[in-house]
Amino acid sequence: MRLSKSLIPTLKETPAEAQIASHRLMLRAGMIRQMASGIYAWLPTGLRVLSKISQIVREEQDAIGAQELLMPTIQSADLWRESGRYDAYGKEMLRITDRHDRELLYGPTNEEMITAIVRDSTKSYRDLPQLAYHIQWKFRDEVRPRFGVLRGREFLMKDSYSFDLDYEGAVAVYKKTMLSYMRTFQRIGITAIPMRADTGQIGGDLSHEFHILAPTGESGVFYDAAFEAGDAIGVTDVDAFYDQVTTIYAATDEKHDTAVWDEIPEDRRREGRGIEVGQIFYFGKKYSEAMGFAVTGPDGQKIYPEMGSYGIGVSRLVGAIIEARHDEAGIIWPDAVAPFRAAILNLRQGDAVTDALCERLYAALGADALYDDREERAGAKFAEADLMGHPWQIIVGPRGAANGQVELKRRATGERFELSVEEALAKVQG
RNA sequence: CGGGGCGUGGCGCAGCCUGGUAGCGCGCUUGUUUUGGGUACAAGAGGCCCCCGGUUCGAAUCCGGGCGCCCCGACCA
Repeated sequence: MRLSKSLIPTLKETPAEAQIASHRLMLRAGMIRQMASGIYAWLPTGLRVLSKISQIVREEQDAIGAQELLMPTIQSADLWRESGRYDAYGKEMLRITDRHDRELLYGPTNEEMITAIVRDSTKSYRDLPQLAYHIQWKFRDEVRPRFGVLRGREFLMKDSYSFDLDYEGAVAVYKKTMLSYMRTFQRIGITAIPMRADTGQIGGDLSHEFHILAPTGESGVFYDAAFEAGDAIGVTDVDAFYDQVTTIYAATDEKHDTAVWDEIPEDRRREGRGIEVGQIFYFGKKYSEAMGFAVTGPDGQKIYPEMGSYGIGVSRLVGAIIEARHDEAGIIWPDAVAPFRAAILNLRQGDAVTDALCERLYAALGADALYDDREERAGAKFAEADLMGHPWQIIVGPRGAANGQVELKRRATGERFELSVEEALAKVQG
């Protein structure tokens, strides 16, 4: 993308409403604009990040056999009356009526809907288990939206739902999902820690929250340093991984147990702050029974499926990643989710040599590069590249360009390399 | 939902107390300048002062009502 022609409205000064780092930086980097309290438009760079995160989430869901589908955002009130949650959910649910005065709602979650869909299309125990997910916009009418995208009212979430014949099956999916989540966060490039959690609105008796470590996190977290060295990607034994991950100590301040804490060797104790970016639940037959969903078993008896639901806050992750990775100058994107892998900074726009060199780099890098081809001072280009946080900056100035050299800067470390075009490309693409 | 604050060009703000019809910085446009860390000078463009009503000869300013947004707390993917 050529910056001179892009809709990337960066801001030199911070809008008054933004208090927290990720909110400030997302506005200043031109990723989002607020359209109403807790409701944001995602501009091109913001959307690119959202899409990259979604894609990683999608790949990891597919890898555990979850099937992607897409349910509507608007749901019928009647559906929620079946589970009894229409009255239970309270003011967080946005309720609307259509022209015929039919009661509808903008979905805050989809347990009822997926249960109805699976109920109406599976009749035999042979049709189970089922595991399905979608990545879809949700709406929860928060009393007090804040922190930008971290607590918006409209947010993008990956939610998946499982239906199993028995408890063992349900717990197996739960464990598999736990592993897939740890892989997902690791691939994104952040440390996430699973912690035992309450089940809240969803109900049930087994649940974990996933927290990203960030100094500005909303909850205090206590954990064993073993999490920092954890590797989920190479894991093949799901059960062993689950046992290991759930026995290492980790708790939010609400559930912190000082007795257990004191038994952990002192050099492994870590205290920090966390942002919740996901939660998984096993809740048994809560919805299948309430909504009359049973399949016929091998012996002709009804079996009410054991269910679970699993969420990752995709839009919240964008803010959470920034909270975890930024400095004075701006965002520091992990390679995997950066809107652009590299920025090409033309320090002398209009100079035949630097222009030609930049065009060559841009042609080689394609869509994953942002070419700063504006008529701007070098300083402005540096400042904006740091703000937007591209993992690599390829700096093309008249000094080096004359002998085919460019400067490559790594945003995360500040390292700089004087390289030939080929070497720079190899490094960026490698 | 309790408490506090704010609403004035795209962004950040001043002006309001002590009514006289709007100003500063940044950004934007044009020219010159500068050319490796948000350059300097000059000339421009751009405002229903959140909305409605009231007081007044006259309202951004005072009064009433409404709407929007932010912060703290309780609540939450």
